[in-house]
Amino acid sequence: MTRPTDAELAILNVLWNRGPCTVRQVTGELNRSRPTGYTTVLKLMQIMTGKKLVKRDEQSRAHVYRALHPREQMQRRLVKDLVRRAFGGSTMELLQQAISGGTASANDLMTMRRWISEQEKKS
Amino acid sequence: MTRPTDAELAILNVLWNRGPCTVRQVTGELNRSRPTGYTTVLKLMQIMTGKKLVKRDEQSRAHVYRALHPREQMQRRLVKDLVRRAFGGSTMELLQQAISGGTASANDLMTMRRWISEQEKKS
DNA sequence: CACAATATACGAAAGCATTCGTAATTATCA
DNA sequence: TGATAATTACGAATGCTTTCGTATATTGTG
Repeated sequence: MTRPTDAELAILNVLWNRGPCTVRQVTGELNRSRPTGYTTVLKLMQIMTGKKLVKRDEQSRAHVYRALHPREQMQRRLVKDLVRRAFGGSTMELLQQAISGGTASANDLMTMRRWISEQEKKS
Repeated sequence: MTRPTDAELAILNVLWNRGPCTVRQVTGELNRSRPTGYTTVLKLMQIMTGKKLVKRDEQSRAHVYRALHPREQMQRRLVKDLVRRAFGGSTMELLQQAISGGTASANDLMTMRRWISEQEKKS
């Protein structure tokens, strides 16, 4: 399966944040940051239905769309894809950059320690 | 500045790995994984020159191209971009997924601990 | 009922990414 | 020197993304 495009991902974010939405609701939300015409959003969501990125409920007159995959799953897919394309497939290289890159605060580093501990417990 | 496309990133990877290359060298390397015709690669690299992704040295008959930005800088840019588009701008959310996702081995987790310690020493 | 508002469907245009063919140029060497 | 090989330049086709206009259908309201 292929990555969602930028516009598609923006729409998925709305659906993940707000739950199932009509085209009008998504348009309203998108327009807070990215001005987009109503029929543009409609068309995109129709395409996304075809791609099985969203599912639509046609019960009410204004169809209600929901994201077909959970946000975390898509995030994992996108990270994996980026790791493959830009980090030679090594997730550890990405992590090293994030940790050693200097952008993490002392607090962030502590939080990461905790995550690591929790992860170690799991095995 | 805009993200490099998939094909462009594949070419950049070759240049980062092998250092400055001619079109023929890049084509040869690309063809280990992604069959691409010679003139296709040439055209892409010409476009990348226009986009200032690579710089070309026209001294020799076969022009020599090099990546204009270091790999780490581009990686940081791509991660930042993904974080913005798919993680609501929170790098920590991406990290949590990468750490808690369950793909890291016990060894990996130890290595991360070491990176964190080293990073903490720096402050 | 008739009209305005709102919805979906769909075609099409514009722009970009990717691909390749062909022409023109330059070097090699028999 | 003259044929061959290798290189660059460039146009163009194809397909995808994003955008919007318009036609058509449906709902609600005076």
